[in-house]
Amino acid sequence: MAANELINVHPSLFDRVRLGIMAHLSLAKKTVDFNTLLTELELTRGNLSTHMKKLEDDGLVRIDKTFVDRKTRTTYLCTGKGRKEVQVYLAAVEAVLRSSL
Amino acid sequence: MAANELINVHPSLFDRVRLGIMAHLSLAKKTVDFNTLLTELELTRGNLSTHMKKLEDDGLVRIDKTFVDRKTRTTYLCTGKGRKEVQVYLAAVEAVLRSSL
DNA sequence: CTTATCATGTTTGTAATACAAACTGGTTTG
DNA sequence: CAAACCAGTTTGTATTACAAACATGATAAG
Repeated sequence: MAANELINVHPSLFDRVRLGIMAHLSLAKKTVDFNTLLTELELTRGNLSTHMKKLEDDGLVRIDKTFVDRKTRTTYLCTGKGRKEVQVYLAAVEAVLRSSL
Repeated sequence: MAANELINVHPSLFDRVRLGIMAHLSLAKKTVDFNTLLTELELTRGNLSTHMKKLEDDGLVRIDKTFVDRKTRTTYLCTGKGRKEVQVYLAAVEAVLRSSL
């Protein structure tokens, strides 16, 4: 049953905000900083912060902290695992929805 | 930005179980009964019941109750709106897929 | 120097919700 | 009649998405 391919999808990607974040990072193929994600995805800082922490805990994203002009600068990078899980997600959804056309 | 097409997606479809249900009903193109969904999607009765209620409240599904052999029989049908929202979901995910290649 | 303001995130309190256990209403079996 | 069964529904709980409040340090004002 095609619908059951959904059980292979990483649970963290089954959230619209986190999927948006991962799509963004996966597309960028380079580091993206906190404030860029904040404005492009229109989130509050608290919300973004907790989502990124979860994505890091899951190993989908790597967090890097540096100082720029004496201010903290947090950047994020999609890991190989993260990219793979995004592909799994897309493949599963396509399989499910193609069959329902 | 392709990732933002995700904001058009109906929130109820952003749940793996409900997406599975909608894919199933959309594929069937006819009514599907409670117990069929139960076994095919491997859910508990309580869980399925509440998901179906939510989908009905959102107008994505129509619930119909009849009697067969003096026993209740609940069947579900994908509405036009439901089918449309599944297409919106598909379009958004495809947009994300294309941009991240 | 002291106080205020801004910048960058993090922690915490709350409201929403996914899930299964317990319940309901009715039927069949012993 | 009682016990088991069928078809769902309601309820209690544990998780979690979110924003408000907080923390930390830099710059500006007085």
